[in-house]
Amino acid sequence: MLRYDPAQIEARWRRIWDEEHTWEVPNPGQPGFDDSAPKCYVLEMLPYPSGDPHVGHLKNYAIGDAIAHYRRRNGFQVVHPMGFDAFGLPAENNAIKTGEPPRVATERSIDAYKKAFDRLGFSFDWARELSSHEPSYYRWTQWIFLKLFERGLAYRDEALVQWCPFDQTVLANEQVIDGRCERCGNLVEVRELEQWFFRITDYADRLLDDLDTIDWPEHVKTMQRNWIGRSHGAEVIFRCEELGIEFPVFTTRPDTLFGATFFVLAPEHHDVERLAAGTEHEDAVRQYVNEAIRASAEERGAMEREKTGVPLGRAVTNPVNGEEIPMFVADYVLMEYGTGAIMAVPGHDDRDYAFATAFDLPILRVIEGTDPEEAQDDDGLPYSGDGEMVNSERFDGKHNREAHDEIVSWLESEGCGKPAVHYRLRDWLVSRQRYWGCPIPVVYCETDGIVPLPEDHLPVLLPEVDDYAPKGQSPLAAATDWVNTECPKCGGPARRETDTMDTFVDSSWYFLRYLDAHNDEAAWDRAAVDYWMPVDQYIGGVEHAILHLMYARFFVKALADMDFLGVQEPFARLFTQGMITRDGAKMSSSKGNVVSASETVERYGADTARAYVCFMGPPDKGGDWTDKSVEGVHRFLTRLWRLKEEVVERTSPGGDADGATQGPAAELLRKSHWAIDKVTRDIERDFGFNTAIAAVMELLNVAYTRKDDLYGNPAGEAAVRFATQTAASILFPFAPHLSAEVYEAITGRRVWEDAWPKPDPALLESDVFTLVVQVNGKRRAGVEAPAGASRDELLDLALSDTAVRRHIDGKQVVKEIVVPGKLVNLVVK
RNA sequence: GCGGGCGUGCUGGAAUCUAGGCAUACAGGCCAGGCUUAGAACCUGGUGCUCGAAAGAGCUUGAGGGUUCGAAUCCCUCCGCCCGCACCA
Repeated sequence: MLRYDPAQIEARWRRIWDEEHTWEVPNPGQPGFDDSAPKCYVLEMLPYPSGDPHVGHLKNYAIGDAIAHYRRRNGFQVVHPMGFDAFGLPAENNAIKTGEPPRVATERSIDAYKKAFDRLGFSFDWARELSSHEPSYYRWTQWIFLKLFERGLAYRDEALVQWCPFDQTVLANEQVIDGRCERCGNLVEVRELEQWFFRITDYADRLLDDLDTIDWPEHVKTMQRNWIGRSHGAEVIFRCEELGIEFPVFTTRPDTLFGATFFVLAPEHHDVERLAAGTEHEDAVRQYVNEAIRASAEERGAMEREKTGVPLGRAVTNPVNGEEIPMFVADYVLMEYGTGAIMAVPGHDDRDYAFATAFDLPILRVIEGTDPEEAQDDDGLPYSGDGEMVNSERFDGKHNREAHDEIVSWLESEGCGKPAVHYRLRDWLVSRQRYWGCPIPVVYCETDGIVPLPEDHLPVLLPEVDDYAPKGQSPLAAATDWVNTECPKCGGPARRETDTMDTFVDSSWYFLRYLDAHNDEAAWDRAAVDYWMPVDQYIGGVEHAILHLMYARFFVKALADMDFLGVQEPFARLFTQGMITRDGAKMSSSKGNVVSASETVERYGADTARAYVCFMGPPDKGGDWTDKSVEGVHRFLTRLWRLKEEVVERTSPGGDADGATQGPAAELLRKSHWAIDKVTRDIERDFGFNTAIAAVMELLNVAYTRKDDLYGNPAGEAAVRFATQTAASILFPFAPHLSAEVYEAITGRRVWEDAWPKPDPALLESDVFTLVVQVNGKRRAGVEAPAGASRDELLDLALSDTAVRRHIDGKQVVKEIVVPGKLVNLVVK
């Protein structure tokens, strides 16, 4: 008997798949295209190649590959491409340290990744491979930029932006976590700079509403909803009569307008200086504003912090009652949200209440609270619930919800307010003062200003430079030959844009390029995209819940509006896999607890590594990597191999097991069909890969304990052969090499060319079952009963069991519950 | 603080929490036995807790209560852990 040698088996099947281009799939109109088969686009998130992939990466692709294989064998035409997110900071930071060009380091990493993927035997269609750093790709990234620019969705603007002093670049809001740079963890600073933006806010409503049309995990949708942060309310104008300035504010609670007792501006508000000028508070205000602006977002963000602020010495008029209320500047009001100014209603807002208490300002109740839980002081204020309005003149006595709209209409008729919707979402800042990214295809001309390059000038190639160190502007600025160019409009001298694009731009459309990866004439052919899109199953980590997943949705909607494609959403169904930990901690090289995918494959083979990550637990949950458990899965695969060896040696094909209705042959046959059914349902139902693999283990266990009784008679041998073949067939999505080997040894056929097996319904049902008999809800016996038994028959069976008798004798049966096919419960007194 | 998720043997996890009906499938670990000069590997069996020689009995799904003939599953209260958002007006 030959030993299970994964390295040798896996190499053999890899070579076959590679030489025969087994996983390549044609587009509509190409030779071999099958227009009768339904399509399925399976995609894992584009990897950023860096170092050696670890088992966390492996899990992502193992899940995707299982789905791809499963769909193929269910008659789908599956496209399952792979490529690389090749631009980005790590390669550039490495270049700064070592002087090695980012391209060289990146391409080395890509090779390492491809080798690792190859060794794992994933069924990728490599004919569609792409890398975002190649001109053949980023040419079209630039083309999309131009299209967005034409449509007014890309624009340049001066804005307060987040600046990372370590990486020397601006960041998108999405890349700032708790006031720190997502990449390097340094505190970010706020700077006012001119930058490129994408107008994603134009799509806020659609990005929010269309979440209802896609099958994504609810928590990911919730995160996007929170991020977009739509709130309905009103814009109300407060006027400073003294200076003749109007201050619009946004509020979600116009029903509390009568309770406004003061007014607050953010320190960054442009009118603060003007307002304080000439008052006794001028110096104090200037000092406060300077400090507030210097303080980091993190320091300002802490909610427990005491409220601070300074009076401005001015007042505004409350439009609902003409009352003059004092103005303050305070850092609890954020410039980024709403209008940077608020009406403060301390009676019904926690934050305003805290400020009013600290500054001894009047607190007025305008809604009668009914919920005592809400009370924070003796007055029951602040109260944020609903109730009857008071101290609100003609609205007194109304319910605040009703008054809400009436007040807004009244404000509108008076010209001092209107309904308004505000969003937390900001436009996407896409320019980066870095080298290793996609050049922005724009020049600055002295006469024509900002000039987008014509499409036939693309690609704008990223020039070679010698020095990658950031100096506050992109290293590209040093490439003077490249920077100095001529204006495509007037032919005069012009300078190229030296910023590059955020790498999230690259990954916002790659799933479209896969569908027509070698097209030199266009970013993609519309027919190919119409056929394959949307992605039917997207698989990735939850860490991209906001950034990548929202940007890609925005791109698809914008491109659809320009009629370049016909779908509104890129990813119809999303699966987020859980993180693999080691010793309970996230894997990181600094902790030294990284489990390398290649080393695991080296040791146990690709099939063991792949099957284990699917078996560890529900794939959407995290799990801790344990070497012992890997060995358990390896043992299981070894058993399958040995069974195959034995079956080939000791049985002959051609027997028929279907005749067997009793005994071990029938039992094994039933178990085989049970396993087919179980694995099929588990894969269909929410990625139940762990229980699917467990079912194949059960089948193998039964085959092992029964096999010696089955050798030597045709029905028995046929049953063992069928069980072994079935185990291989349904294990194929998780351990493709071994499955192909075993399946071929028994059937002579290639497992991926055979359809996914279907269970025989007749064999799924047994003619007997174990009737559970309970007395007062406690299980007292299990009795063998015929499958079709009637209520009375079941009752008779239950009542005649000795164990049951023991519990009911001498007592009165007051109720009998019979669930046919399952159980009998006798209630006794 | 708000929103979401979770809590089951020694461990990872099963049991269509989405349809209430045998709690602990499968795997790891541990124990015993077989094979072996010995070990590794492999094979077989056992393994929730308590009492008991056994038959058996009682208890058990974070804690407590409720609904029900019957609850891991549904409802309420509480405890603990994880994730997201967090001065968003």
